[in-house]
Amino acid sequence: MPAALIPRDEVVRRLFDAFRTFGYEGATLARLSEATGLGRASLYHYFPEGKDGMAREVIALAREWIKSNVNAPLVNVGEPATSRLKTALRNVANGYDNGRAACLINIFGIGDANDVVREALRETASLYSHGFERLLLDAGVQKSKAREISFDTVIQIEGALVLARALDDRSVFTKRIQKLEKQYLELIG
Amino acid sequence: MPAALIPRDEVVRRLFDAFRTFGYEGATLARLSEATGLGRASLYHYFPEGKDGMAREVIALAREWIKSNVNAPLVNVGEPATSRLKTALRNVANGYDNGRAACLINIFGIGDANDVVREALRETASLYSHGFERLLLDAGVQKSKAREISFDTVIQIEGALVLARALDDRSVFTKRIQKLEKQYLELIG
DNA sequence: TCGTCTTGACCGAACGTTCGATACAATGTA
DNA sequence: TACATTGTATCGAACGTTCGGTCAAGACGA
Repeated sequence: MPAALIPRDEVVRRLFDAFRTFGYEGATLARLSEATGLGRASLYHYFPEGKDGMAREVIALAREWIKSNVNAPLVNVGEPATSRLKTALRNVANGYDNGRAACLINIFGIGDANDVVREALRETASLYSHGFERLLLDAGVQKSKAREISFDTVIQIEGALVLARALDDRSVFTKRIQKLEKQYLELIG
Repeated sequence: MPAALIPRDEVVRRLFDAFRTFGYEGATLARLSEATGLGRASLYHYFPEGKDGMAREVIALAREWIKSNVNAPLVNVGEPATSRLKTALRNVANGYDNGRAACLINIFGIGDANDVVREALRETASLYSHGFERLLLDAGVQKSKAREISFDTVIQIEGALVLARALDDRSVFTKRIQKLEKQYLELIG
């Protein structure tokens, strides 16, 4: 299994998938090894700080994903607000595999994570809502209202993911995304 | 440590707290033992089916909690709809310790639970929204709308819990409960 | 040959689970 | 009343397995 064939970014992406599927405690080294195709020891070559280091890099990947797939489209001033919103929500739906995949912001919030992870989690969650807030501000929505709605957006995304998983019904998630789009279009359309 | 002093119900309640705090994988026998004051072996006297059996009883407790603390108040036809709603939402806030405690519907939805747990989870989540749906139907809201709003309610509760934990800010949850109350009062007030 | 990468054996600790023994109150028997 | 029996609750110790993590040695491309 020549690991040089899979670039480091791809390794982190596979770790990301494993963590969001099994949770932090459930993502054992055996599973992380299987998910990446790398031996346990090889993983420690790439991530000398072990499982914790992998988790940190995975969170960093999540943050970058939000930046480029959610926030960047939302603040892309070259486009009209409505299409910016649609692009972002489409990316959100795809990013969670239409409700099949969990969100790291939820996953890593369970149990007792260390301080570094907790802080990264807080930043990432905050970042998430800021993108939507910016869009609303651009569209002329007043500050406090924009803040409230953007928080509400992330709450609905996270909540829909939880309920879709519990009910084993992905449409709970996809329908909620559609409803979010409608709500936004009423505001900024 | 004479365990006869703590009734079985109390043991299950403490297990409930441990599971929702640490997650299924994170709730090790050592932690469950510490949470209950019972030795590991003693836990197997009460729960011959082990950790899995404990999880099932804990989910059953959650279901009973929803029935008596959320659904029962919501369908209490002796009271006006508005006070029914207020009672239920107050109980919800208390039940999650104002956003400090996680929801089992989320916790047990992570990782690969067995079929029995998955089914219990689905029933419990479904039960949760049904209470709110009933209230709305009683207040004259039409069927499809009631269904949509009741789903939305559970989504908001779950999402707010996730975000409050990630941001380490309980007010995210309590404010959302207040907002839910306001939304309902506009509908049924 | 040098440095990067992989491998498989290995570590101590913790995992979920089981076991045998014990303490004790309730019940049966004389 | 006296003693044996039974059933419940608890414990410490240990089971085999897996955990996260380490190590020395070798494979392989530059």
